[in-house]
Amino acid sequence: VTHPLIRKLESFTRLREIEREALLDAIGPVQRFGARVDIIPQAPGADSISLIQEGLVCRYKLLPDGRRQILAYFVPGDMCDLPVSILKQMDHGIATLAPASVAAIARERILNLTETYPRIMRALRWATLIEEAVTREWLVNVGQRTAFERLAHLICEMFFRLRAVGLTDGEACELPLTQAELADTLGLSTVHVNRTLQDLRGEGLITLRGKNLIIHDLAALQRAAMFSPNYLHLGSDYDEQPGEGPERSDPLPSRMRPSR
Amino acid sequence: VTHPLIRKLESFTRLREIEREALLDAIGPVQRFGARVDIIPQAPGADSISLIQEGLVCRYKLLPDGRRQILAYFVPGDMCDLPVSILKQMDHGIATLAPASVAAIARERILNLTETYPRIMRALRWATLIEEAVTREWLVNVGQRTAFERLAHLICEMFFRLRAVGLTDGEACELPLTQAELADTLGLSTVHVNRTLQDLRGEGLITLRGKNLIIHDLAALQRAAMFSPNYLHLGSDYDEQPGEGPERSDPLPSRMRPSR
DNA sequence: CGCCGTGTTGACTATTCTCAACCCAGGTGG
DNA sequence: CCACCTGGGTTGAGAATAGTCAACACGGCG
Repeated sequence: VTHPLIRKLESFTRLREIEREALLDAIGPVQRFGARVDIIPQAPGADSISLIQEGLVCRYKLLPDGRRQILAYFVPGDMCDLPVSILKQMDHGIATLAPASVAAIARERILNLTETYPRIMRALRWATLIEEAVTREWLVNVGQRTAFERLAHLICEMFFRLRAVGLTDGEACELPLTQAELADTLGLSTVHVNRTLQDLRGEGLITLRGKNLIIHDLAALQRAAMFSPNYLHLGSDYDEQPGEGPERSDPLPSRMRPSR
Repeated sequence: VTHPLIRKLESFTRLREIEREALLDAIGPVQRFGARVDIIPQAPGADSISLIQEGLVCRYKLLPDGRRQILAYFVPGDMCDLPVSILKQMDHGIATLAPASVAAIARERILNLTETYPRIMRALRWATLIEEAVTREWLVNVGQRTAFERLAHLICEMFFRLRAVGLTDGEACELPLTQAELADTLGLSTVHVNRTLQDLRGEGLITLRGKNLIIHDLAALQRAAMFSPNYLHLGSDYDEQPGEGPERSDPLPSRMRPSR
């Protein structure tokens, strides 16, 4: 059982043993949090960043009237840097969704690491590029896709990300999210999420009971979501070919089709 | 008339004369593009980044079935780095909206600059943090806000950004976007953008004819959008106080109010 | 045992989308 | 110089997607 961070980084750059050791060695003290708590105040300060080791954490933003948008999920192996927070008041929050344990890594250690091991530098740079790509994809998701597609897409993404760090079991994984949380990440109401989830189940694509997600037909789910794992840049895709995204060859009942 | 890049960077860090010169000196050859053309193929390769000097450029993503989401606008002074494009196939495109002239800056020059002038390094880091903050804000926009609020918010943002680089004239500026383009950035249909624009006009908040935007009541517009320029980190806000976002004190007809 | 957080449902409403037509201004070519 | 064409912008009518409100079910936990 390798550390999720290593697993993640190795999904795009192979690391040497020394590098792996150096990385693990840099990992500092661990803190545990319950579900649904803000970790900003308690998080290590400006001089270190947080590495999620277990659980599920999110970045979110609140509007003055209470609406909430979840901006990103952090799964084990992800690091959430809080650089903005230091420079001035934070313009968003970081909170756990499921109970989580997060380790601090001193910024200084990182600097050292990246200096001495250029491969680690590259890997970390990649990781942040991917994080940005994910945010962009979310924007596409809420901006362009129907409720059905959005949910399907999010589920695909989480499945692939979790699989990349070894947190899946066949076509199943844990997804410890309430429907209200899904709603806030997809820009939908909870009621609509509920009904859309039923549609997904109705199509025989997934089962989602409590925190347990089972994907019955990954290919179909990807098609329904027009999901192409491309942007996650997983799987040793160093010199990948142009490669098509999945073609939408019309596998779904018309009511779930695009619109605009 | 200082260069927009300098203006932008100086809106958060004061620079010394030498630093300004060094920056300007690093700016390479300029390329001009017409409206609505992709600049990816022609853009300078991996070894340099693009600095927008004039015009309006965007980052966008296409779905296989033709839907398009605009992910970011680049105004003069913004740099669009295309780091992902090199690593592998680009997962999005960069195109002009209005005719634009963009300069190349060699990556190497940047490295030198940041090494010798730490203040430039900080300024550039800030710039990218802000770019990310803007993306997050867009996600909030499409995820949580009504059509009316979205448009108002986007208009506020563009106005502030353009003002930061000296491209406004009082409460007016150029916003060379078609309604279809607005639609693709806000996740709305063009028809709805049209109607919402009429509402904005109807409220006496703005005038938008062709490329010319006039804001008649900036404060009211900000309130309507729940816009707080905070996230843009403009205005020498080095040690700004906590400061509230604008309170929504109910200035608008009920049909434009929140929802979920 | 009762409470609370989640999930589920129904009935109704509202926001937003689609389609299709029409208008207008600017630019082109005859 | 004018007719035409085209790309935006605007409208109307009808439909669909998504939201609200309110009630209820269910399971775990104090």
